[in-house]
Amino acid sequence: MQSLFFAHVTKDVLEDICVHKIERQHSKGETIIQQGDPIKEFIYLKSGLVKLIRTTSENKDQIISFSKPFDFVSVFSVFSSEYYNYSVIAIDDSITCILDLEEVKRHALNNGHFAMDLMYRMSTATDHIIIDNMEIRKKQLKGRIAHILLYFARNIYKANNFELPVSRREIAEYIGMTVENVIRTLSEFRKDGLIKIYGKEILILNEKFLEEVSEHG
Amino acid sequence: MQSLFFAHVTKDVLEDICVHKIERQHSKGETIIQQGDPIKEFIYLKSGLVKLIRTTSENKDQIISFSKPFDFVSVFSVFSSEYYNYSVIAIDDSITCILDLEEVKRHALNNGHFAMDLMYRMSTATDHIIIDNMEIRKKQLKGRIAHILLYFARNIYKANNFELPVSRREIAEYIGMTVENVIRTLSEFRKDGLIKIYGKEILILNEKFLEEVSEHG
DNA sequence: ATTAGCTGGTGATATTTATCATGCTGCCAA
DNA sequence: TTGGCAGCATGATAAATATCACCAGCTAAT
Repeated sequence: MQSLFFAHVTKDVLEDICVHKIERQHSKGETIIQQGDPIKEFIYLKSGLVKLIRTTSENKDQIISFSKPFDFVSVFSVFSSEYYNYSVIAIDDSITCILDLEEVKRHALNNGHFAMDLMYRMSTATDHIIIDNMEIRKKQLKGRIAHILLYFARNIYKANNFELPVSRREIAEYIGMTVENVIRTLSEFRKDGLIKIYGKEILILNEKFLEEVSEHG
Repeated sequence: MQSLFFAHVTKDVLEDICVHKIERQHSKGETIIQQGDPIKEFIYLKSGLVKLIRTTSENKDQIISFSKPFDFVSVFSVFSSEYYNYSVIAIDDSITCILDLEEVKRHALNNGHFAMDLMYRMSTATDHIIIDNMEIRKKQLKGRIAHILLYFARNIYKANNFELPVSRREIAEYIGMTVENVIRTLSEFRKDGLIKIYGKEILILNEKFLEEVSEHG
C-alpha cells in the first residue's frame, strides 16, 4: 500500500490515517459522488473503473476523465471548494476507500512530507486531465475516436483486445461529438480494417495506423 | 501582500520566503517560461497579463488559459514534473515575482499552513482551467466568442469597453477555431448590434443577449 | 522606396459534423 | 404477450466550420 500511495510517508502516519478508512462497494452505474454534494470525504479508487462527469446547464453530461485503481477520485476541488462540481460514477463494479477529509487535512498540516506527496499526486492527476483535454480538443472526429481507443488499450487494459467499458453515448460525451458520429466512425475503422468490433469487444488490428489517425486525423 | 497571497501564513514565514524574491520585467510578447525548460522557480504574476500555451506536435499553438495579477504562473506541473509542459508568454507588459522552487518546497515541508494554502491556491487555479475548458468545449463558434468577450469584460477588465489584449489569431488558438471564423463572428456580432469594434477596442452593447448567445449558441 | 510579413477582413467553396428519420435488437415491466 | 425503452446502426439532409483565394493596411528590414 505504501509504495502505491505515498512515497515519503512513514508507516505510522499511514496507519494513523487509514485507521478510519472505510471501503465501499459500488456496482456498475452507481453514483459515487454527486455534483453539488458537500465535500466531506477524501476518496480513492481501490478497484474497478469510474468516470468523472459534469452536468451542464442544458442537462447534458460531459465526461471529464476516467480514473483507474489508485487514482484519487477526489481529484480536484477537494482543497479549493466546499462542494463537488462534478459527479463520479462507476462504469465497472468498483471499490472505493474513504478517508475523512478533515483527518487528511489535519495530517497534511502536521506532516510536510504527507502534504507534499498529496500535492504531487493531485497535481499529476489534474495535469493529465488538462493535457488530455487539450489533446482531444485539437483533433477532429476520427482522431478523437482513435485517441480514446488507444487510451483504453494502453492506459487501462494494456492489451489490444478489450471490452469497451463505456457505451457509444459515453464516448460521445467524452470526446464532445454526437453518438451517431461515434458509431459511424467506429464502423468506418472496422471497414478500413483498423479494428474488429463485436458489440463492446474491441480488437485493435492496426495500432500503428490508428496512432497515425490519432495524430494527424 | 499577505492577504493577497496566503491566508494562514505568518508574516515571518512570508518574509523568509520572499527574502530571495526577484522581480522580472517582461515586455509584451516576451516568453516568460519556455515549454520543455526545467522547473527551478516558482513564479507568480505581479502585474500585467499572460497566456499559458502549449505547442502541439504539429507546431501549432493552443492557449490553455490566461492569468491575471496574483495568479500563479507556475500553475500546474510545478509539483509533478521536472519540466514545464507549457509556455508562458506576456500579452501585456508584465512583472513577475520569482521564488526559488526548492525554497518554496522546503517551506511547504516545514509549515503545514503554508502547504495547505499553496494547495488551495493551485487547486483553485487548475479547477478553473478544467471547468473553463469544459465550458468552451460544449459551445459552438458563436457561443465561444461570446464566452471569451464576457470573460475579458467580467474577469479581466471589469468593464463593458476594453481593449482586446489578444489578436484574432490568439482568440482562435484559445477557443479552438480558425482565425477567419473568429473574425467573421465578431463582424456578425457587430452587425447584429451586440458589440462595437474599432480594431482592438471592444464595446459590449447588449451584454444580456451576449450572455444568451454564450449559453445557448 | 521597396519588399516581405503579419494582422484584419471578406467571399466562394469544400469538408466536417449535427440533425432527423428509420430500423433492428435485447431487455424489462405491466 | 405486449409495449416501451435503451443501445446500436445507417442513410439523407442540413448546418457548422474549415479551407482557399484575395485584398488592404501597417511595420520592420533592406
